[in-house]
Amino acid sequence: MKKQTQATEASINVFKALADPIRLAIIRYLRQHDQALSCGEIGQAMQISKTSGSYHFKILQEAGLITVRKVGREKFVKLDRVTFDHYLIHFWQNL
Amino acid sequence: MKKQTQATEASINVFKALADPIRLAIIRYLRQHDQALSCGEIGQAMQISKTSGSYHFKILQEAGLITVRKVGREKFVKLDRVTFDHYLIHFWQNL
DNA sequence: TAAATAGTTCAAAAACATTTGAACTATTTA
DNA sequence: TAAATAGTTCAAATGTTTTTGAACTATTTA
Repeated sequence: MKKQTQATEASINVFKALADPIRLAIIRYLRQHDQALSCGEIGQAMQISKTSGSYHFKILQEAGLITVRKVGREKFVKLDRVTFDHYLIHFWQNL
Repeated sequence: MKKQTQATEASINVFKALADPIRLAIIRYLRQHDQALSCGEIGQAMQISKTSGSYHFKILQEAGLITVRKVGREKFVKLDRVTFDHYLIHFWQNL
């Protein structure tokens, strides 16, 4: 893979994060519930292992598509609309 | 990978197609030139081999992001805005 | 304090994506 | 018709992503 500008690298991370059925299902689930949810609850709803959940939440977070807040031993996750808007809604402006 | 609905499978193909620096550069190049261009010209501009070009154009085409028209021995390619709009601009509506 | 719960890390395995070069088809030009 | 050009196909090699289970940390509850 070639060397990229910062801007391109960030886009690539966003599109990679969106390019997976589990992660898209997580996004859909968060959208439907319209609030922060714990990783555990989402993982159960997706029927994936804790390890796999941890991996996918990390990818989403590093892409900037979710924000994470730790409360006690749980982590609550919610969609970051700013990132979605930037890379999707305003795709052409930011390409 | 899990079994998916048709709708999800199509989204995945679109986001996978966008999740690559060469393909994003092709899209950017087509955007800048704002017209159908031949695979050869684009491939040269991207400095990739014919084989690699052929591979990337197929991915873009199968995702519906470009349309292709053969003229003589060349293939001309242009962006399909309908697909971009559907999956990016109207992301939330179609999720 | 011990046990339970939520999530992470690690390395190995499995699955998938991309690049490469050679051989190919189709079309145009000399 | 022969040579050149545009693009495709194939299989092998390489690179990247995802899954797995075991061992781990941090926090809460009994």
